[in-house]
Amino acid sequence: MGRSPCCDESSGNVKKGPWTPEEDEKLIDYIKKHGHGSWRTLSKRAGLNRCGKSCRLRWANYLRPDIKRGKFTPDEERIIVNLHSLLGNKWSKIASHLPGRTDNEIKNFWNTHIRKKLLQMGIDPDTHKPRTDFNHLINLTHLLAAAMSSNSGNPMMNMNTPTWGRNPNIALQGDVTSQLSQLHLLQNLLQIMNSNTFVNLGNNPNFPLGNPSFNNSYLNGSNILQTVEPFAGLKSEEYGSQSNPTTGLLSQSDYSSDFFQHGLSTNTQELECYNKLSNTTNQAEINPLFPALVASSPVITDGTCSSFNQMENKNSSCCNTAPTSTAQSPNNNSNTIFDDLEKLLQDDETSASYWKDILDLTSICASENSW
DNA sequence: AAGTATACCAACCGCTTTCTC
DNA sequence: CGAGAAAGCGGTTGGTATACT
Repeated sequence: MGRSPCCDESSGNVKKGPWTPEEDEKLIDYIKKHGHGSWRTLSKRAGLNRCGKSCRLRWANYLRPDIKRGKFTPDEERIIVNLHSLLGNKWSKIASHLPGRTDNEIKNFWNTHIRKKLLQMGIDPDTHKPRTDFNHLINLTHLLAAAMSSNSGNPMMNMNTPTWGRNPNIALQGDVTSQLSQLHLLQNLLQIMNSNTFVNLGNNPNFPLGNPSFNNSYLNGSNILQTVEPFAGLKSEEYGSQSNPTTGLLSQSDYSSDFFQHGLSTNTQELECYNKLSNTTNQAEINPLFPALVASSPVITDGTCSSFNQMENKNSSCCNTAPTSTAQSPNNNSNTIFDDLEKLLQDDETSASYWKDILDLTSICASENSW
């Protein structure tokens, strides 16, 4: 069916653009005295040359006395993400669970803040699943490349020299093609590490994804909808059959403020990653999520998972079991990658130690970039 | 200090849904 | 029941503030 415009704009009298304080005052005064009633007639009665729609929006999004202004609290952020995972872009429904917040405000906040943070963390903000592309790793690979080329104090390597370093024992040796292929291998490793970040973060009590519901959802590669509990007060028709209606509030740890406060990757963080490589001898102490890589099969003694343990136990939901001899990873192609890596490490004992350093660095960076 | 890039958010646009007659 | 009006909603735009070079 056809529709007439909500306002007669043909006359050219309808004002657009930002509202002036005088207009705000007129609108507030009128609504205080008479209520808004019909928005279309309100604008004329209030002496405003505005479209009724514009008046409604101005009132609803800005002038309403119960509007809560100011920055979103970590709790509000958590609620928004939780509800978005359940409801999608139903901003008005989300807003109905956040007293004083408007759908427009929440929508803007999502698009300008939360969305970016989730993307930086490797989470698809639309699906709430881990991202399948690895573009977000580009900073990490750049960091590595920079470390390789500029770390003159480290005998590890130097891309500016034909032999990739002053130390003839370095891992990256040979012709340019070989070097590139080794770098490529390293990049592949980074990708795998990143994808395993979600698995390993489950062991970190400070990381909200460590919550069993969240963790399991990523472990299983399933949509978060299937595991995140419904927010209290959410109507059953809003969360549908995918959630457990018998459970109550989400715990604060589901989406802790840390999750967001540390979500952004910055150059400063990357620099710190690099510094840690220089200063740290025992990376496992600093970052239990990514114990130092060793070429031989890792031994599990404390029940915690390491990246590589899990890569070797693709289907293992618990890490208390010894790794199997068949190397597998979440990525089908990683078997080859780890075979390559092992071969590389076996080439030279000394070069292996430098590769370990690099891998430690990438582990730290991967985890730090994920906070 | 000036120019440019980026972030933020109020407001608009157009489609859908609900209400009224 | 159907048509038209009104309200609701979500995507997008554009102006302004801030950061960066």
